[in-house]
Amino acid sequence: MPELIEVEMYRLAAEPVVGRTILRIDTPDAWYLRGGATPDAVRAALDGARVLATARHGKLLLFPTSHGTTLGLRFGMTGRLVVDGEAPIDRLEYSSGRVAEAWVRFRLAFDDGGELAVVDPRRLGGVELDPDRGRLGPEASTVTAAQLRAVLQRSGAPLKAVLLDQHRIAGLGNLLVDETLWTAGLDPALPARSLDPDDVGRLAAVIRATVRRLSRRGGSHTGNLQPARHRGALCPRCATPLLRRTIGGRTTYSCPAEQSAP
DNA sequence: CTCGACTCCTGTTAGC
DNA sequence: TGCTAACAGGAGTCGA
Repeated sequence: MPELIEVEMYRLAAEPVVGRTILRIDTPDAWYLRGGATPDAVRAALDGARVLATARHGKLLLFPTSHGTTLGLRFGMTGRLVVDGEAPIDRLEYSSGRVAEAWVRFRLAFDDGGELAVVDPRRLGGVELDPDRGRLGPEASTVTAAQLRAVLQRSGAPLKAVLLDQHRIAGLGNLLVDETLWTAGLDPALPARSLDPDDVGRLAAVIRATVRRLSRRGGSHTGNLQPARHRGALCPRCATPLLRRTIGGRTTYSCPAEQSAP
């Protein structure tokens, strides 16, 4: 599913639309508009606007425009971006590889004949005008030990729940968090503030390294733990049966032998 | 404020 | 073969 890595791939794929002028806005699914936006409001804000740049904060993809409005796209679990007919990711984990017209939730047509579309079968993503970036935590791909310490110290929630919370640290999803904690040897259920400063420093480094490594490999689903994220699987390192739990509301796999217990 | 439970959504897949 | 029910997770809301 789209985590920071996939959204960055979308951002790169969308770079060609910078400088183009928006001629038409299709909002076939009004339900997909978030933050109280309506099809009319989106049209009024974007019609005739030029795309000034692309940006990304965590899983949020941003397009500032010449009208002063910034278009924000979220992809949920199954959202894909299609730019000029090309999809940078042809198949997402847990979703279909097809591009059905009925799944197009949002589309921009540009002055040069190109277009940008969001295709999202399960409708968990969304389109928002001027999304509030201030509510997002620091970017996960560059998170520092100091930033992570500040975030973890404030919470007694399970470590994994905090890492998944976009308001505290932005960009990590279920797969990246499981891979990161498995790599770092930390139990996802540990109370966040129970980590000592050494653990926090090490975890920050593992987060950054994991994002880099899986980006090179091509996605959040390319981790070493990923092949074992199913019932009855064994730890790929030590062959201990993995624990399967729900933590932070998400299916969580961890190795009871290698990831220190709470 | 924090935190967990609940809810939204629907294609895919496992199982009968 | 055809059907049903469980499953997947990003993110908002609500109550304690």
